[in-house]
Amino acid sequence: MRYLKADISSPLIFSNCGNFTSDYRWLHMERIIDNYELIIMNKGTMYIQQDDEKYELKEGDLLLLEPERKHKGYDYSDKGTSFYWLHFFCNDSCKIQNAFDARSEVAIANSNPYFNGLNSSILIPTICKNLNLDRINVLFRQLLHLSQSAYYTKHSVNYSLTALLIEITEQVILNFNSSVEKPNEDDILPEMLQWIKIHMTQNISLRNVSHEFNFSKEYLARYFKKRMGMSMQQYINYLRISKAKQLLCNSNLSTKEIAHELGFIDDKYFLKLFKKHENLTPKQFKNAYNMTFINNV
DNA sequence: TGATGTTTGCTACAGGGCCC
DNA sequence: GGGCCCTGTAGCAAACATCA
Repeated sequence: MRYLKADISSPLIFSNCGNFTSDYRWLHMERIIDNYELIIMNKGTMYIQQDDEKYELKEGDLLLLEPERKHKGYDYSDKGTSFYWLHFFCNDSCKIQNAFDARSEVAIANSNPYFNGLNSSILIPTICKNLNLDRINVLFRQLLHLSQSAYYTKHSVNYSLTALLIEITEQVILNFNSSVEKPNEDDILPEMLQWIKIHMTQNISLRNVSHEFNFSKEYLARYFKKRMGMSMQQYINYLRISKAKQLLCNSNLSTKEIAHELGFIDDKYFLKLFKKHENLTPKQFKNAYNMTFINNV
């Protein structure tokens, strides 16, 4: 894997972006462009190659295509395949860096007590698997909205683009750090978090989880809070609200339908919870960034 | 006027403190 | 590691507001 290192003392330059959803079996066109293209998969599988390198992209995957290199689809994607695409220009300071150099620079910066986040560079991987799409979805939605708005200053899209790339950089650096930690084989927490994620739409509670993992509910509540810094209920709600934001951004489902999709028996309670977390009602959240550029590459 | 969204108040249960 | 008990809040119901 390689990384695009870019200086963001001033924002990068936005070209255009969109949210593509194929209405039929689809093949990416063959072309060479003069700017970077970032692809973030939402649904389905895309088969694309850059020069001779072939990539099979699935939900949560990111691919950065470089300028002046030939890219084309090498197989058809199914109907309904969906992804965000974004074209941008870099300033002269941008360069492609290998993984060792990128990791070394991050490690040196993190070990410096005087560093304190004062870095003007971002690192975008050329290929990245399993991104956390929660925040990326929201930031991309804002960028889509700004790109279709007649704002007084067009710099708004450049800053919004740069904010999105900073979020991707943060997730990449977090993966650097977590991959260094050696997992404890007796640690039940990862399995528990996975179980909660799978069953979060089934109205689960502390009682269900304690029964599933053979703990008393009192012990499990303390264990979970100690390890995660939040109660299990707070964690479940965080997952549900994150999923709700995705559905509000990427579907035409009503508040009621989204509530039921997430396992809320009462859609009124979902609304109350959403407002508590976001300081906005679901409708206000959806309407805040509703102007998007759909199905166009 | 019906569908959808929002607010408010009540009840059951989760979680923390304390103890064994 | 687990039980008991109290407090805060998640979950639910009803009423009200808004919109097409």
